[in-house]
Amino acid sequence: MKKYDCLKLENQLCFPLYAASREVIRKYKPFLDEINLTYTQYIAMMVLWDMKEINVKELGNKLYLDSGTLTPLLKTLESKGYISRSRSSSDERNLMICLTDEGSKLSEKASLIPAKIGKCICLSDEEAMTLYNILYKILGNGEQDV
Amino acid sequence: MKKYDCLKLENQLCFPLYAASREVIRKYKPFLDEINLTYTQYIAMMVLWDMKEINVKELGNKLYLDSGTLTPLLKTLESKGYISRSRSSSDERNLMICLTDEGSKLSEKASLIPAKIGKCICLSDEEAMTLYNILYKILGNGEQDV
DNA sequence: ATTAATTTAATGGTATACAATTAAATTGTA
DNA sequence: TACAATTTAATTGTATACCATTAAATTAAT
Repeated sequence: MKKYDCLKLENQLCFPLYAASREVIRKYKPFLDEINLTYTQYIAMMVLWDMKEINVKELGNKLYLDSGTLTPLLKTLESKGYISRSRSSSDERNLMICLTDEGSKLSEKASLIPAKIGKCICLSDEEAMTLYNILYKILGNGEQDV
Repeated sequence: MKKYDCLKLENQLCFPLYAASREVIRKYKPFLDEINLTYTQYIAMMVLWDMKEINVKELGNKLYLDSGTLTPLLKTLESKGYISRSRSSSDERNLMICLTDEGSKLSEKASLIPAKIGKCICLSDEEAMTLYNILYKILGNGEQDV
């Protein structure tokens, strides 16, 4: 291995990580278009479908995003009628995000998307599980079972 | 598995892919700051350190990026003095990107970065290779050896 | 109890991403 | 040779990402 080989694109691990992430998100687009969500909006809605209510800070922790990204995104979701934003009465610093009925209903259509994406990605179950575990190792959460 | 379990964040494969990609890029930041490059600028420079000269289309193919992203990025790299941009004389549609001396010299410092990142990521060689192969499978280029 | 420190969202600024359109150059074709 | 089709970058518009700062609310410390 020569001195500058470590700078070749094909010897990087981060580059295919970055590229694959964007390629997979690209595959979501036609399905997400049908429910009027971007990918980032979709994962935010995922947290809400699971939790019903959460503040911006906690949502950011789950998505690895800060308020600089989330504030405008949540305003957009509000304008689409999928969520409501209101200050917590017990601590006015916290902005509580809640699903609207329409936002809640959206999970019906959304629940069909993962299977459609699965068909696009073409990994074996074992590869998918291996990938999942390595990614969470990178994320510093240790190994997690699927 | 209940009907809506497929919508839980922890059951997604794309989400940790997206999150890990951003987390790793975040780890690059302090090192890239030292050579005044963003991550996207860095991978563009990587192609140039390898190829010396390339047009925007080919660069986009390698990085999975289009001219909408690359045009402003390359103008920035030009303003930093790392590359030059000039139309090909044989086909004026093509914008040829070349390294300047300063851009070429930058590889000296950049060549120290991959090892530093490797220490931050904490994957075994086997995990890294497995990840690499799965990512390129997702990218549709089949298996490649590291 | 006041004040200092901390926490939380919002804001402002820079840099991507990416779809859709445009404009110029080149190539293919009748 | 004209003219249509294609190719290549640039442009426009929307939506992230993320850093740094700000402002308001709360908590901690004296």
